[in-house]
Amino acid sequence: MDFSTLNTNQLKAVMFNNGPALIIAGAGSGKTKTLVYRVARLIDDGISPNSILLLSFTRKAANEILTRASKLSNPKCQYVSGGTFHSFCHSLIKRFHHLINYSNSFSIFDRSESEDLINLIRKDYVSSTIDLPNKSTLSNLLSHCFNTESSLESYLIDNYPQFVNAIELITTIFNQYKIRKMELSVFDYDDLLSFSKLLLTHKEVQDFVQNSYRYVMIDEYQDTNNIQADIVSNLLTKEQNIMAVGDDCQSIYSFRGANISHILNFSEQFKNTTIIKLEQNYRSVQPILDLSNEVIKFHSSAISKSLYSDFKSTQKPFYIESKNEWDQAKFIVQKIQDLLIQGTSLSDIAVLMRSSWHSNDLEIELKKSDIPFIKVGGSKFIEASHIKDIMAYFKIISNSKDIISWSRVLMLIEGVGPKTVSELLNIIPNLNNQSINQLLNKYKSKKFFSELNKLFTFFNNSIKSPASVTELFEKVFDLNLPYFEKKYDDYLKRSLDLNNLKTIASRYTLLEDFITELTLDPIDSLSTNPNDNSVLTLTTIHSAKGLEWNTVFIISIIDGYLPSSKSFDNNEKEQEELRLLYVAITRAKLNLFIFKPQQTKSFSSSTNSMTTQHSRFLMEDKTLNLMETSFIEEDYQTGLLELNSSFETYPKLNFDQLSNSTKPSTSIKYNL
DNA sequence: GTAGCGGTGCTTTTT
DNA sequence: GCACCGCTAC
Ligand SMILES: Nc1ncnc2c1ncn2[C@@H]1O[C@H](COP(=O)(O)OP(=O)(O)OP(=O)(O)O)[C@@H](O)[C@H]1O
Repeated sequence: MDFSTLNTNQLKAVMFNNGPALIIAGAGSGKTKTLVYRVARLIDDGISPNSILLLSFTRKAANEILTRASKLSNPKCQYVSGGTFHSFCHSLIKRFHHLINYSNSFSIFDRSESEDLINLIRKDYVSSTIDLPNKSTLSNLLSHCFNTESSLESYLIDNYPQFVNAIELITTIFNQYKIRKMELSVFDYDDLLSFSKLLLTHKEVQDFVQNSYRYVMIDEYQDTNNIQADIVSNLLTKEQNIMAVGDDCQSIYSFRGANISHILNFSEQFKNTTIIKLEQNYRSVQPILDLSNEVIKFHSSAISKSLYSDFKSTQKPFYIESKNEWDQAKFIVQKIQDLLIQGTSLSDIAVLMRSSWHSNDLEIELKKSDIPFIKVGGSKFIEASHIKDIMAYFKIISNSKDIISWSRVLMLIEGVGPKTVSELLNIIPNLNNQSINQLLNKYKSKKFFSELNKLFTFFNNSIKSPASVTELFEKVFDLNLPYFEKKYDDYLKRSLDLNNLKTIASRYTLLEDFITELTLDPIDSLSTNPNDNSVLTLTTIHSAKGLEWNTVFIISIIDGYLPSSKSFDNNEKEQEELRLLYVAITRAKLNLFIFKPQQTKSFSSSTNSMTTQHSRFLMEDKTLNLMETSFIEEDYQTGLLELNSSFETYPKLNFDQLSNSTKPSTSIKYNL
């Protein structure tokens, strides 16, 4: 193997053998690269791939590390066990389900299914005297308390005082929910963690994992929560071969319990820890790092380390104000077209945002200009109503007790509403051949009988005689088609998605794998034009974690968006928003553009706009001086948008500097 | 009991 | 843009 592209400390980490190690380092310092090399090096030294466990924050990230390691040394790297905490926990439960009294045919509820089950239970407890939180708040409450290991009461008092008097009802609903999940053979995301934690208290399970995995590696350790950290510590053999990699400045998942104490107290938890620090950034040009260094100085706890790089540039990051989000969108499209003319590939460009919907206007402009893009973060492909419809059929076949999927499918039938569904759901979890006939007899006289009969016959046959996933897809598609066309006015547009789902389904031989993989690793959304191999990336900052692009546009940086208004009056949350900005800035290698529209629409439908304020993180002169500030204006002769220095709030820039960098066709020069 | 209409109210981040 | 609620007509 060739280690010449590693620096001294990276090499030290790559060559590290036994015992606990913590690699703590700033953005772009090569943490992920180090993991890639360590995997490759271990395999090269003859360690069996089965004895290495690599946990990362998405399956894609884990697979990418293994693919890169394979190319570096030995294709065997592909066989290293890699995945997310949740996917690892799923495999553990798959193997040891009997120890926790679950059958083998359990299923996993995603957030929306779990909300639906909670809602079903909630309906029994709505009263005229006490107000209950809605299903999504209930689900958030439950998950928050689980992941942060905090008490419901204190969380309610601080965040939802209006529901404090409903605490007993809420607790009852949660208990019912737990019972119902067991009856239905279902786990939600949090259950995967909690049952795994429980399983690891069994000697049998402990022996199994400890005999299986000698080396455990975890990427992005700053975003690990207490339960996950607990699971990790129970995986290790006596040698304690754990290598955790992380950056406390980039902790952005505290809303699901992640906390940096696991990094900070690592060497207390694991005696004889070797700490390796990586200092140099190999990603960004220095002016971008100057900005990120300045921004993170506002972090209240002293976690900042100063990033430096050998990549010089005279170009400061841009801070660009626009009239509104539409101008922001049009300018970005124009800028991208310029970059394309200069030979840039779309895959080297990304647009980052705090919340997924911030790119609504931009998406419209991109479509107008035929610029292909993928959207990462926000609502997922499988969350679309018409996709959930189809998946519900599959889920019933895979776990016939799944009443949430039953309910979804039954509601498709014309003439069947909540009352009929609820009647049917009482019987469905314990169906057998006899009771099916009894059940159907009851509805013989109804108009919808033939439809109901058709569905039950289909499910009965499909459960008995398994077909290939592709075959099954065809059948489900045909069965669902009349409902689909009736339910959605825009079914033509939506049928493209069904085709895509079919392609995805055809990659699987086992129905169960198809369903669980989509649940554990939800596909974000598909490219607007899947045939283009080079597409622009639109992503939430959260989903941009660990990634990098030559050119990065960060859009709609206004107070209330970043930091999100939900973080106001809460220092902890506000600090996390600051770290988000830090993560966003440090994704850029060469060009960074930060946008601030002066007006935003309050709602996408509404016509009234609101005047915006500068993000509180980008207010200080010291910060602003590290950027090139300007304003987007339209040239009435050419119709092109151009940057201008007519700023009122901010110091004007010197004119030479501006005219050089603002004309859309002028390329930016770097001294790399 | 169900379907469909219009009005209202609100949008973080993810496995 | 979308989910949720209440109302009304079948
Ligand atoms: N020693 C090195 N020499 C040259 N380039 C390097 C070196 N180490 C890392 N790089 C490059 O620096 C970039 C950032 O590396 P990497 O993604 O591994 O950083 P990271 O620490 O994981 O970043 P983040 O904290 O943002 O996830 C990559 O393009 C990588 O190839």
